[in-house]
Amino acid sequence: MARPRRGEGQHLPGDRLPGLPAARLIAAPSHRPPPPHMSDPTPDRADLGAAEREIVRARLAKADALRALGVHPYGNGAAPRHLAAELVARYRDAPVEAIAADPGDWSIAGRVLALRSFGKAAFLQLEDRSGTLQVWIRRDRVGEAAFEIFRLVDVGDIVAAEGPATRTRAGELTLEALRFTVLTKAVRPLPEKWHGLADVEQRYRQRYLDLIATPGVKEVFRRRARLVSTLRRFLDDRGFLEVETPTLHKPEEAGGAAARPFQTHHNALDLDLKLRIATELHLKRLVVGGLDRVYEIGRIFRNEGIDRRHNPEFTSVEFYQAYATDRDLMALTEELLRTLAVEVTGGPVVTYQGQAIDLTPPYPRVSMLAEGARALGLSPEDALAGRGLAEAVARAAARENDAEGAWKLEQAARRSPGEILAVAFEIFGEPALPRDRPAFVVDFPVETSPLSRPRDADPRLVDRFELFVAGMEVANAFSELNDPADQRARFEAQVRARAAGDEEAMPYDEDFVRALEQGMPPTAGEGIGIDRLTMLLTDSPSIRDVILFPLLRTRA
RNA sequence: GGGCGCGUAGCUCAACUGGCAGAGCAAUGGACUCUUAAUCCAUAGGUUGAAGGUUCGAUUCCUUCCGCGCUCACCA
Repeated sequence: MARPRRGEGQHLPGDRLPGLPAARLIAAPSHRPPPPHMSDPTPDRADLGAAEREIVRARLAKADALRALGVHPYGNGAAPRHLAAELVARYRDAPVEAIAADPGDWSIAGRVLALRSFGKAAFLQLEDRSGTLQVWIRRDRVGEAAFEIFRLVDVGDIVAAEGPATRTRAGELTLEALRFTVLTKAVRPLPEKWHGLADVEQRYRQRYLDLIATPGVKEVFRRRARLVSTLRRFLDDRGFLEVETPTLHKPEEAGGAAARPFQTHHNALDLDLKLRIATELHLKRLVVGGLDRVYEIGRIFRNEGIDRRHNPEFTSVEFYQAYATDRDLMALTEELLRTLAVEVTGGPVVTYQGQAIDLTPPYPRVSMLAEGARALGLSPEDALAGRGLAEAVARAAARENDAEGAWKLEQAARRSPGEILAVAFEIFGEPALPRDRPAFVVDFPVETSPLSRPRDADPRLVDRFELFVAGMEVANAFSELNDPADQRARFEAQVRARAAGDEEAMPYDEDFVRALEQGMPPTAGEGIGIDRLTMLLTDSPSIRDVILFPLLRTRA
């Protein structure tokens, strides 16, 4: 059994490791000679301005003063017995007299977020992983020695306090310290307490400061964790097996999506490798192998631009279900989104950037074929057959006000009917999707989907859907192509496209075709962007707000 | 990569048309045993992102560079 680490898991009052005495949170001041003063590890401090250098110097001096008092400014081995939230849960709205009848002996530790001092008494706002609690320290209650230690405390330090609960005159639940010590001395100051960190760049580069100083940031990442664990439970409950496949792909394996990969290299094998752009081809190999329901939650890398909706590395879940079709996955997706919204936000209606979005099923279906053709003034049949398509695109481009849209249409005019329809839908159809609920886009042309099974009723289309929420593509799913001959032909078309300059065309993965030749059961698969789903469920405007350490340019 | 915007004390922001770089918080010293952005007195803190140019004089105007944000393209 793994040894629990302090500060992790459910630390209950009285929890101990077997056979070990409980570490005392607050040791009596030591009478041993103070440990030697540590020199400043970065004496030049070139990254600091003069004012901050002065602050650091003063705090280092306080660390030394703590040593002189027998307190190790970076001590360890002490664990608090309680959490701030446990006091709150115990007393709730109890009046002073009720608390006084059973004040308890509480033991908490955490970071000092605010300090209001009165000379011989003070209030500290302490934050631990459960929340915040006020600690009241009074010289005549805590004692002279502990009060001397307190005098060396700065905002930002990690401290420990023990004592009874009470309620102040202002009505705030408070721990009145009978014992007090410093556990960790912070030598750098925190951001300004009222405005916090407004510099977005610094928030991303120094996420630890952001987590301390910006309200709501911790909650975003708690919600993200809850989303992932709920997703995992949802799939586990339906018989899916969680697997892990390689992130390092040989050049011929790096397919499964239209994207450019990152290049890397293995030295010992002298082998050029690429970071995966999708998990699709390996997961389908596993379906061939008899793992009929598999999923992988993992990092995907795409060598593309960065904006509000894109980070070069992001987290996807892909899952594959044998003996299912895209219709089955639509139903599953609707149920999944409703479940995630309820578990993460408390209800099926979420608000994203001021827009209420109801995730209650069912979601409307919007036909890429019908809407794309309609935008071009053609019947779906004429559009698919390419009849009058070139003229229609030229007309649409001419009346398109947006120069970029017109340019895209003109570029698309040289491509296949299916690709033209997809572009027409992107320009004219996507902006018209409903805003107050998700929508499935269906009826994709086969040319846009090199891994999808052709529709039996019309092989120019595939049984595929994309789920759009709040203008973002959140999911992409289809009935999988399991005809090896067809897959071989699709790969060959991709190779031709690449030769013609399409850098995002997939390589020919011969082993994947070989796997299909062993027979893959009829299967449907889906990929969902975890980051975008998290944006939606945390009302975050940028993908960088839901990735702890988003990629930024190196500081000059 | 293109367009727009931003960069001033540790943090949040001022500084009119080019004319002595300021405030609050944080910090340091002092007063204060019920505070909630505590309060009061005092002190200290600056290569105005970098380099160059125009000017008697540049935080301010110009050029280039660096970084970030928004946006467009690429993309999920």
